Amino acid sequence: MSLIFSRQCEYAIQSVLYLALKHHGEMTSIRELAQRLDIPYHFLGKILQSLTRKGLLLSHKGPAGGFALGMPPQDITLFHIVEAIDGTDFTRMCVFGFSECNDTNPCSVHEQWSVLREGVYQMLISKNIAAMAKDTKQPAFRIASGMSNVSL
Amino acid sequence: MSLIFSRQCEYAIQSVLYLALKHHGEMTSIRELAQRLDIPYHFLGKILQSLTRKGLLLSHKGPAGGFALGMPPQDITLFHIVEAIDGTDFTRMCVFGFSECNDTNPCSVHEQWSVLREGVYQMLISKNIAAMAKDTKQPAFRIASGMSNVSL
DNA sequence: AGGTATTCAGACTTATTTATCTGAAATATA
DNA sequence: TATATTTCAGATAAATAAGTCTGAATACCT
Repeated sequence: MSLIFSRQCEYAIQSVLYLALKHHGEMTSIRELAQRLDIPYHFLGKILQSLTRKGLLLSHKGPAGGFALGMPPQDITLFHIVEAIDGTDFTRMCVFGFSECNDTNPCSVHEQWSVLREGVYQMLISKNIAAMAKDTKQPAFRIASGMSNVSL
Repeated sequence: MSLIFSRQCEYAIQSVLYLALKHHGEMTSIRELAQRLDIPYHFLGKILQSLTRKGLLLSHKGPAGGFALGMPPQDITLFHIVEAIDGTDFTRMCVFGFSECNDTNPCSVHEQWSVLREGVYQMLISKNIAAMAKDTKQPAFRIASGMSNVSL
């Protein structure tokens, strides 16, 4: 296998985006998120707990409880979510795992990879959840069955 | 965690590069590769077997046996190795795991990611092992303790 | 032929990630 | 207060990736 982000991280991003599509202050249950996004219920619970502990979400127990964004959606970037779940090792490590590889002692693809990695970093840091939510509401961005008609 | 290629794949790339630094036709044992590149012996054995089955390497048993490149180093690209070990799913899948995401039904970062992914693809396909070996022999590219004085 | 060095093959173990289960704590509502 | 609904916490299980072990097969060398 070879992918950029862990499955947990994918689930986290999808969930935060889903919450951003809700009206401000509205609480959403794990059950709803798990059903609409097709994510295992209890696994998602754990992930949302992590995000809550890091302040990205806030939670409320009891009937009518659930989760909501913990900060203004403009302030939540993809990078925040990735950082919270997967960490930021990918911004430092050599693509091919050469432990000695660094700027002064580069592997053969170090420079090329640095450029690409910077591109990924910029993508993560420049995309905030508010902008993504706005995109997602456009007809051209009707991704993810669970997303298509959230609070519209 | 979040990384691009599996550890197997990293080991494979390091090994093929090591072999490319040897004189043409010279056989290298698993033992030597494992020691110099700091890779678990038996695990590396499996990986080299895979590469051999795919034709990227050739092997020879018995004393003075070992592994060598199975094709001219100019013809072996990083993409070949990644393809052989990790597969090529990363060229197709959505970064954030949206199953419905594609060109006509894009997620919010689909276009940006496509550009970055294409960059990765180009890097993999344009870098052949001969060129990397040449780089690695330059003083500016003295990476990987095991690589530094291979057949020089 | 016999001894030795190597890859090959398959079973096995360990570590990590993903997923599930159970019950406790909190809270809204009747 | 009782009940229902939710998150929270920790243990457990299943799946996958990484790593290990043993012995057979092959080939070189004396």
